[in-house]
Amino acid sequence: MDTAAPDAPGTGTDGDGAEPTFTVYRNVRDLDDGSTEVAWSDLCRGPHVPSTERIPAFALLRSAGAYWRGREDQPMLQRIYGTAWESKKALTAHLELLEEAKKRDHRKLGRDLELTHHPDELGPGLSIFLPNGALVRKQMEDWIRDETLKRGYQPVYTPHIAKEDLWRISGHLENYGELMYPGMELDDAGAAYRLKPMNCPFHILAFTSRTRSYRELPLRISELGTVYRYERSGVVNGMLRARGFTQDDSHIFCRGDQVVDEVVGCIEFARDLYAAFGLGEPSRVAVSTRPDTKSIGTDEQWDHAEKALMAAAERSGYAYQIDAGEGAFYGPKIDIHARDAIGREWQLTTIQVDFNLPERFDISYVGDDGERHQPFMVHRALFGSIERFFAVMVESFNGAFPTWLAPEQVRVLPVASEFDGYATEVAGALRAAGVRVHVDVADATLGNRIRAAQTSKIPYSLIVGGSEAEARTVAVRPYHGDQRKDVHLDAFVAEVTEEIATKGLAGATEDRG
RNA sequence: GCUGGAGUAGCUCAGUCGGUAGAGCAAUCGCCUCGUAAGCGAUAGGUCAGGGGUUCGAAUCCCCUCUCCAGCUCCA
Repeated sequence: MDTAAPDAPGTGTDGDGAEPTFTVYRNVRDLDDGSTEVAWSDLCRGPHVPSTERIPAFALLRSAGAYWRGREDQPMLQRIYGTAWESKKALTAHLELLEEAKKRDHRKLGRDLELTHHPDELGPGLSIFLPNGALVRKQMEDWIRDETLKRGYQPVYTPHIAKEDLWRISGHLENYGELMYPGMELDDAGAAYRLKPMNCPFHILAFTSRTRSYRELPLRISELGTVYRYERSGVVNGMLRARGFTQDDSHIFCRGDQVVDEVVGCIEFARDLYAAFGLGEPSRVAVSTRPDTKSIGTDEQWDHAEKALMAAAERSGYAYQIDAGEGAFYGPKIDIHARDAIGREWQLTTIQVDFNLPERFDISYVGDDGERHQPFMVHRALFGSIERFFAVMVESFNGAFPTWLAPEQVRVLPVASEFDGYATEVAGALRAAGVRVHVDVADATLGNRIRAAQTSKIPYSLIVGGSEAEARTVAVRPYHGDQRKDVHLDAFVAEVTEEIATKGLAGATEDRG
C-alpha cells in the first residue's frame, strides 16, 4: 500500500471520456449474517494484493490532505500514507532508515554545526548564515565567481530594489505579482519601489547600457543576485524553499544560431559544479516544453528553442526526459534535480530560453548588415539557489564537508596545558599556509576534546604531546579514516594544503546513506 | 493558501487528575593537567510560542493568532 483514499467521491469510470479512466477497488467486510458490505473504496492506481492478510508488516506514517484531481479549486481528500513490507524485520529496517535520514536534515545539522540560524524574529523563509555556514558558502561563491570569469562571463552588481515601473515593463507585476513583496511608497520619489523577485530586468539594463554589436555576442552577464519572493505560507521549507535567497544568475544574450552551444556550455558547467561539490549524478534532467495553455511567442520561436534545448541535452550525454507542457510561459527550459536526505527531489539548475523579456524591453544588437536584430536570451542559474544547493549539499555530506569546504579544517589538541605552546606553533604553521585551524587548549580532558572535534565533524584533529613537540611531528586523526602517528609537521602542512588546493572529495562521501 | 500534526531553558526532552517549572547536554565559575569519543563540583538559565477566555487557581481546559513539520497546490 502506498496511498489510499477512503471515502473518495466519484465512481470509477467517467462518462464523457474527456478525463482519463481510473479504477476504484471496493474493499468489502464480512458481516455477521453472512453478507458483505463495502468497508471503503480505494482510488489507488494499484497494483493491489488480493487480501490485506497477505501483508505481513505495515505501518501508517502520516496523513495529509490532497486536492481532488490535484486541482486547488477542487475539494480536498484525506490521504493516508503507509508503508508495507515482506517481513517485520524489513519494516523495522526501513523505519530505522527513515530515522537516520531525519538526522541528516539540513535544519538539524545547521543548528548542531552552527551553520545557519532561523530565529522567529527574522521571519519565515529567511536565513542567517553563521560564521561556519558563511565559510562554506564563501567557498561556493568563490568557486562560481572564478569559474564564470574563466568561462567568459562578465560580472555585474545590481540593487535589491527598483522602481515599480521596471517591473511593469518586465511583466513581473502582471504575471508574477502575487509572489512579489508589496510596494514601498516613498514620499519624494513619486513612485513605489519593489524588492526584486528576479535579476533578469537588471541584467537587461546592463545589456542596454549602450548599443551592442553582434561582435560582442554571446554576451554573458553574471551576478550572485539575492531575490525575495513572497511564497505562500504553506510552501516555505527551511532553506530548500525560502522567501529570500541568492541565485548564481546569468543572462546570455546571443544569436539564434548560438543558442545550442551556449546551452551545452551551461550544462557542462553544471556538470563540473555537481562534481566539484560532490553531488555526483543528478537525480533527474528534464526538458520542459511549451505549455498547452497560456504562452507567448511564435511557433517558430518555440520550435527553435525547444530543438536547441533538446539538441543541447542530447550533446550533454545526460539521460533526460521530456516534461511536456511544463515550460515557462515565456520559453522552454532544462532543469536539473537532486534529492534531499528523505528522497525528495529539488530543482537546482535551470537553463531557460526567454522570448518575453527581449520583446518587452525591445532589446537589440546591430548585426553585420547594419540592421537592428533582437537577440535570444538564455537565463541560467547553476546552483539555482545558493541556499537550496547548500541545504541539499549539507544533507548529502551529512555535515561532514570535504576539507576544502569545511569551515574549520584542522583542530589542534594538546594532550596537556604544558603543550599548548607547541600546539599554537603547529596552528601557526598551518594558518600561514592558508589553512583554517583552531587550537583547543587543554582545559578539558583529551577524550572530551576529541569527542567535541568528532561531533563537529572537523576533517583533521592533530594530537600533540611531548613526543610530538620533541620531534616536530603530529598525530593525525582524520574524521574519515585511521589515525597516523609521528607525521612530520611539514609533511602534514604539505599534504593538507595539497588536498585543499585540489578541492579533494576523498572520504567526504563515506557518510552518505 | 489548503489538510493533518506540533511548539516547555541554547539543544534533546520529562511534567500524572487543573494545585509553587524539571532533567541531561551546552554555557559560566572552580577543582583536576589529563595520550585518543563524555573527569568532578557549583552557578546561572523560563512571559511553558503570543493574545484572550473558563476557574479560587491554567504548561495542562476552550477560542483566536503566529511559527515549525509532513503532504497537496505552486516554484529556485
